[in-house]
Amino acid sequence: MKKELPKTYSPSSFEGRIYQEWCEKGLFTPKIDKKKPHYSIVIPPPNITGQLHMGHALDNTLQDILIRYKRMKGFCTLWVPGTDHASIATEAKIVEAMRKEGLTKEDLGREKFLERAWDWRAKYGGRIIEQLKKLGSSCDWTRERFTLDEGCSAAVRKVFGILYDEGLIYRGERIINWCPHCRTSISNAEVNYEEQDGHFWHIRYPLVGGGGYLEVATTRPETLLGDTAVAVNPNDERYKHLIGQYLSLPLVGRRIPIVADEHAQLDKGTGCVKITPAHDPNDFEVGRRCRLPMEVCLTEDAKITDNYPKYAGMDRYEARKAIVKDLEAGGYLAGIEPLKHEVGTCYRCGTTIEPMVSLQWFVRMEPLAKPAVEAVRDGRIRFVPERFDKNYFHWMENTQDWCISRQLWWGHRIPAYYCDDCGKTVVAPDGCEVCPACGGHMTQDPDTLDTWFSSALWPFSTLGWPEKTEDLDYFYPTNTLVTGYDIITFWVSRMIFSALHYTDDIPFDTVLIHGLVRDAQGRKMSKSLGNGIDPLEIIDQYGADALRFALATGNSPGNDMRFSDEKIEAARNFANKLWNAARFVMMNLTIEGIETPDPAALAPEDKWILSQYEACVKSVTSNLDKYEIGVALSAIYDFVWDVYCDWYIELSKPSVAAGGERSAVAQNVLAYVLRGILCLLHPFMPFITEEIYQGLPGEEGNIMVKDFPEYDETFVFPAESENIAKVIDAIRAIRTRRNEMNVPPSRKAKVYIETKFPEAFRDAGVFFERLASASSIELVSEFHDDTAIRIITDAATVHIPLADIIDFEAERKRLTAELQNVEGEIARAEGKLANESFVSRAPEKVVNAEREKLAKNREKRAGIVAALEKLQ
RNA sequence: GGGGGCGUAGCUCAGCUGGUUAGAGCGUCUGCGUGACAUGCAGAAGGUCAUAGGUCCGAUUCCUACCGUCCCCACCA
Repeated sequence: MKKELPKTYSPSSFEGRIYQEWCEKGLFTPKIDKKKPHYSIVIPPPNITGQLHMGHALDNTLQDILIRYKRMKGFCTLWVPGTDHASIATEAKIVEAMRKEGLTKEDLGREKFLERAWDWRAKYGGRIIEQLKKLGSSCDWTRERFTLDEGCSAAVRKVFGILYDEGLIYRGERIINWCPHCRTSISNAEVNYEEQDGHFWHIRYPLVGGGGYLEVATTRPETLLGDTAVAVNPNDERYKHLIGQYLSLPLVGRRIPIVADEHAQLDKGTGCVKITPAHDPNDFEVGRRCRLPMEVCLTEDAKITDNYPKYAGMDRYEARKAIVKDLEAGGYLAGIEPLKHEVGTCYRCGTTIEPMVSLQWFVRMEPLAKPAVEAVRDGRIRFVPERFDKNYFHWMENTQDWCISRQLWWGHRIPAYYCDDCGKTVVAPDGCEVCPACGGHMTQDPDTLDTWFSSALWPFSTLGWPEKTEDLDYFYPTNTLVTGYDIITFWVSRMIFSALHYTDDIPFDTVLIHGLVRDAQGRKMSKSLGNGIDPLEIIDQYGADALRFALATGNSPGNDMRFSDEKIEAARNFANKLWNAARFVMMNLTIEGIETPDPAALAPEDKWILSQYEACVKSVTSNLDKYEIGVALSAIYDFVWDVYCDWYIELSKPSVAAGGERSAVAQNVLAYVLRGILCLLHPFMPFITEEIYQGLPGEEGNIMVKDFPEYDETFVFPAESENIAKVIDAIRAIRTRRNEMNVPPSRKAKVYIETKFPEAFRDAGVFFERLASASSIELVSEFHDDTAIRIITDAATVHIPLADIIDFEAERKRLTAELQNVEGEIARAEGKLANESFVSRAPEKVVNAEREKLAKNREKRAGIVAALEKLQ
């Protein structure tokens, strides 16, 4: 049965249908076979607030390529999909939506708020999944998970309990990063430092009892209200005698001591540092060491507290102005210095964070980090490209305790309970209502956990942990984690230490890192710039395959890439090329099915294309195994376009037209190689390959579950390949010459070939006629028409009598230039070979190659010289 | 302050562990409505591989320095 392809490639006409077919046949769901090796990936769960953006498109394209490749390679493959509840981001969106209705969280109350949140998730959580499907993602949707679903929640509570019992989770008052906009603490990893223009205010603090003042400097003068000391270095001769004395805090009048602490450095500024233990991490430490009181002067929304009536209720920046003004009026201000400095901002909302002392839950990182570093160091987990392990090590080795509690409602509620009566703390994954100590009523901690706390468990919680499930047993550890470099610290590192600690195993063996997708000018795509490109629009316009191609090609792991119209058009053009090649092949097929070619029946060009095809298989496979996805894809691209289409299809046309046995053999080779191409390309461009495949005669089922081609040396024919290469070389040379001379293709000419390799050219006449505008071809041992043009290739001298249009002067010039070129090459090679140390030290292979090249060029030179003589 | 990426054709980028006359896409120029494809075909032009040293028989590739550029990390008052 023959199937005609429509004339133009129109992806929208079949992509949806094919995806549906895969789903209906359940092809994404693995049939667990313990005899087979597994290959599994867990998706980086997109936020439920999200829309598919180019970053997702890239990330998921790469994952799908790997999954499809391994599936065809015979692995039992599982790609686990899911979404992330994204506590802070989602909550912010919901609060924002409520604000428009004039509602606040508090108006609603926790329960009603959470109802809204789940509604939100129902409404938007599925959207991005649908978008992933459009991309062609072959995820097992029957295993779709959500970071806040029952299984993940159970895992989270279990982990919290384990860590608590081990003393690796603790609750304490520490300085944390507070986001006044999100009204929650955030972890160190969630703080972005941005350079901002600021000022250095120099302030004089008078000594109590007169006798002068100490000068301190600050970038945040409003924190003066919370000062409880000024520190000097214990070895500072200038101030040693003042230690223990008191200063009067300007504007406030509080007596604050002068304390000695190493934190104050001799050579910085005046050597005196104001100490605000409640609002600065360093000062907090100083405060602990020197037993200073803590004075909170800012509220949760970064306003001055009621303790300072003059400034109470003022926003921190407003207060800053007022305080500076008052300091100046009071004669305390010693100077203002402009300053560029790095200011911490919230990675979600961009608000400047405020360090604040607060009672929070923390994970003790040091004991967890050690094995996590080890796993990468000893190679159990590998980053691709490798350089990202430096990033990882640096972060892991310097990490501070992880603040995991959030003052949010949308998330995993902390399974800690406090007794209303005796204050006892109980951590209970299964809940706790009665105090085990006094029988009092227990109240659960109102806070929730950092989103990343649940994401950290994703590779095993999605497979059923802590239950001992079949999936966990078979698919875990997973194999490749694909993600962007921007998320290594947030997520990758936390999955690694979590997995090692709870599952006693690595979460995955390879981390494939990709870069950012930037716009055509190289700028980050962002909402504020409005330069984002919507992958869905691209899919509508060009097809998912073209999008995938554009994202997978032309870049290497870990590097950013640019997305442009040119790129997507090039991708679409390639799809169109393949489409039309397939259309041509299929409209000429009279055979009933595709067979493995019989070497005995093959023509040289058949052997040539099969050899080229095998080389392509080898390259694609080895590059995919190295995660060089872009290189693998361009190997296919080059083979399809430059080798299969430009040459083999053309070379095969005479045979196909000839009919009979030769035609059948050529048709079979055409179809055989086409099928191979489709298989090689399927992981990258699943839709078009499936669509074409299903039109091939005698083929049944779906290409996505066929075997990936294996390199097979029995189809490598070096001798015939060499011969066809010689023919191609000569055809190209003729075309070039004719082009240079502006001979129109319609002007046919006789071609005489003088060659030492007659076997290569003997049956090639028809190729020259069709592809080099030859009217006929004749092999000659000598040629005497001095008015013919001469074209010298490595293997032959081609004579074409075109006397009437030859410009002898131009011809001489060209040949002379060519001679010069060849002589340069000869001189270079001779020089190299004359170099004793090159001959003795370079590998024999290299030396021999040089010798061969020299011989070839000498022969070529002889040909050119002969041609030049004829022109005299 | 520490760490890293990048600098190769007009533009965007490949070039694996050093070894042909350094490649591709786009763009430019020339020709072509050729029976799969003008989303195409056939050709051409275009690069002192940022700069300077070093190692080596040999460096775009390795090392050092330097310039430019981008990013990550860091509590500097």
